[in-house]
Amino acid sequence: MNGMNAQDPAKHASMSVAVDVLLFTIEDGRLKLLLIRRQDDPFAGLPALPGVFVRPDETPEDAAARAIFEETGLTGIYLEQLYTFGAVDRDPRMRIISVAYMALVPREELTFSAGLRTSGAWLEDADELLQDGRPLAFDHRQIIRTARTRLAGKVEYTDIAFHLAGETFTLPDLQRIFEILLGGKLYKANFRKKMADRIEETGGMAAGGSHRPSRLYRLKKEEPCS
Amino acid sequence: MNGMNAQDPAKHASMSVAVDVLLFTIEDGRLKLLLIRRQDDPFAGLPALPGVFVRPDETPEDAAARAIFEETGLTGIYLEQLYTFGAVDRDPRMRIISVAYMALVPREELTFSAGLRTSGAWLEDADELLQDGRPLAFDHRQIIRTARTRLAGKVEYTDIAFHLAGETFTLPDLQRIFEILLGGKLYKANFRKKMADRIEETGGMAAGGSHRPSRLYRLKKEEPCS
DNA sequence: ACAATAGTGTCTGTGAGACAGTATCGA
DNA sequence: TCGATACTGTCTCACAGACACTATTGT
Repeated sequence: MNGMNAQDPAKHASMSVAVDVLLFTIEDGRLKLLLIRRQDDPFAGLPALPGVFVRPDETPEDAAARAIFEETGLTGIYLEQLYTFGAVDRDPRMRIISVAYMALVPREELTFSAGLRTSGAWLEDADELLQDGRPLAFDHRQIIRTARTRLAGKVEYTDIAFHLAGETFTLPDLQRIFEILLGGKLYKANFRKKMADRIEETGGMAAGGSHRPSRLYRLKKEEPCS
Repeated sequence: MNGMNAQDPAKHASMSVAVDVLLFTIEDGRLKLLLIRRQDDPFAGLPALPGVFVRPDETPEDAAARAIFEETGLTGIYLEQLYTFGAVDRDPRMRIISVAYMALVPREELTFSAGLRTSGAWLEDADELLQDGRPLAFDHRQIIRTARTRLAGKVEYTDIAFHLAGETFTLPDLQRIFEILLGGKLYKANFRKKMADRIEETGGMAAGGSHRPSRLYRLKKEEPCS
């Protein structure tokens, strides 16, 4: 790609390009991550992130979506490129560059009856995973740590948290999601004020417990209205 | 990298992995980007970002550093992974995945007498480059746009701007850098208050024009002191 | 009536934005 | 003394944090 030092790419040693997917969801008040068990030899038997090799006719993002579909049967969920990991020895077999993607999905869309049926994938608490000295395949522990940090950082100034909620949600639920991602408690009144201009009421109410029901909201699409 | 669908990577079509480097600096009150002229055929003659193919024994970050060294003779400058571009047709010859890196360097460290001597690289105004319909090789226009946006975004909550200043700097100079990256004027008094806890005086003064000289500062390393 | 959670009004401190002023250099 | 730029004090307003209060459901 260089002028002075340009060479025919065909003359270069090629390498395999893979994608690893970090599919996050929220369940039981915790941030969970989809893991699979490796069948084949490097790190066989260990938990790992789902991943596939990028095919010649697809983009890395396509490959990430395919990996998600193969494990869960889901399509069209939120995907965001995380980082590209390229340590020389990250795969003991050969040189592999991996582009990591984060996927965020509301728990209710993850139906274990469909795609998870055969894949054998499961959800695990992301933060516990990082605290334990739990063995993971490849450099996946580092990848997860990178993703967890990014997630916490981007909550403040982006809409990522909303991808973990459904199309409509209650403010108490949304607050719980923010608290989980940030790792601390928030004050109800202030949180609601901060959210006020980003959401709009649907008119519906959430059924549920033996207490006052909460209103349903949806994310407001910010039309720059000036 | 997948459990159920794991395959021997050797059986997969490999692809070339390249890095492209966006070396930014500030000159004459503008944000400038290092460009080269392509010699070889796809897009020969067009301006392009410096880049190299990733060798089997180096990381993408190593490759980016090498690309910078080959064009400028510089080592040890600030590097940050930007994004990985993998459109299927981004190189007409063959499939190439490119990991883009941003490099930030103070103008005074870029000596055109040394490395730039033979390389034929030059600096160009980054914002003008994006406004003009100027032809650029490959998808480099999109890469530059991505970098410009990221740069503006990260000024607010990181220390990147300081990498464009030297080891020591004056507050007026630092303010100019922030203004260039953000694309707007800032108020002197407020800017200084915001910077106050991130910088410390060196004791030195900047020589210069026929007016009051300004104090020199350096970036304070935040020791979490609680 | 009570438990439990949803939702609101308001005080306070911090910090950004805006402006007006003072300080220090060379000529 | 003057032009030019460095640097500072302070007012205002918006907003985050913190707390106390009211509202509405099921039992």
